[in-house]
Amino acid sequence: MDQLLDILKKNQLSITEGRKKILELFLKSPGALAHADIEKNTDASYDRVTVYRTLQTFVEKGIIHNIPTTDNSILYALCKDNCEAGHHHDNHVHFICDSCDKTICLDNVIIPEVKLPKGFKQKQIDVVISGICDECK
Amino acid sequence: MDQLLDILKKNQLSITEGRKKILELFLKSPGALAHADIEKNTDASYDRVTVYRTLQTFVEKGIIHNIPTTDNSILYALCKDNCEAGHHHDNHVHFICDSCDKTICLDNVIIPEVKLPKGFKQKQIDVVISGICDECK
DNA sequence: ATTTATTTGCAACATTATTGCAAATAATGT
DNA sequence: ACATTATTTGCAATAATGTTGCAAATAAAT
Repeated sequence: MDQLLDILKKNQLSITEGRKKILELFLKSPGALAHADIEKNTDASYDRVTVYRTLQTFVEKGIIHNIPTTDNSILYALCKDNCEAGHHHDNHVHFICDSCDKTICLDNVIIPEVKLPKGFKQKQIDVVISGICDECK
Repeated sequence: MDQLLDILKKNQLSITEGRKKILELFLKSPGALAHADIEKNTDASYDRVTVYRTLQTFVEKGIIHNIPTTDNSILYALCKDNCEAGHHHDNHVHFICDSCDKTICLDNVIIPEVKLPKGFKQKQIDVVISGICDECK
């Protein structure tokens, strides 16, 4: 029924106003969100600290994952079903639009295998592509 | 002869102690450097602000580029010859070792082409792989 | 409904980044 | 080599961002 409650319950999290609201933001958002986006979109009704802790909790539970950026910010996006607590498997491409500045998870674009030199062992791979998105073209 | 001066002159930059020292760090380093690394490796002989401005200048001139990270830090690494001012073409893989925490540019590993959905136009691609490097294996 | 566990917000603090401006240094022209 | 001009640096002040402890508020359990 209510997807929000479902996700929170599945992860054994207390149902609170803040968590519901922030999770809702992620469900509604097509792309990724930064801490600042969340503060803005909640009219600062939640303390800065609460937002930090909520995001941290969500990451730990595998509800969201963070996306690499080239500036000093952290972007978060919803994980798909195949993410479990502590183990993120988001092997999809992240796209940053130079025009509208949004970050989008391209869930359908699969990252090809990369052959590493001898001695290197891969655990995680992140692919970030920037350019113009389909809405700004 | 002196690679340092050569690079600075090519980019029409004044030759200063700080720029020489910081550029030298990059030339010596096998991997990427964060702001904090630079402060540490110069014994804080340069003001924090100077380091920020030097890095910014180097990025603008295409001497270094920044590498995406999932924490809120910025990593910088030397650009190869095919980088011009404002146009970075570092189509190689960046490797972050979970053990020694170093970031290494794998210049020989070429990034395979990724097919994007309709409407998306690629300008830049960054691939960051984490795991265990060849020295820590 | 009461107790217990968890979460929130405040305050204080720590770290990281940015800006203006005067002093110091580098480049330029003679 | 020296004076002039342009650039760069460091300091100070400020802003932005992230962290921690603790009491009050809220949610969950009995």
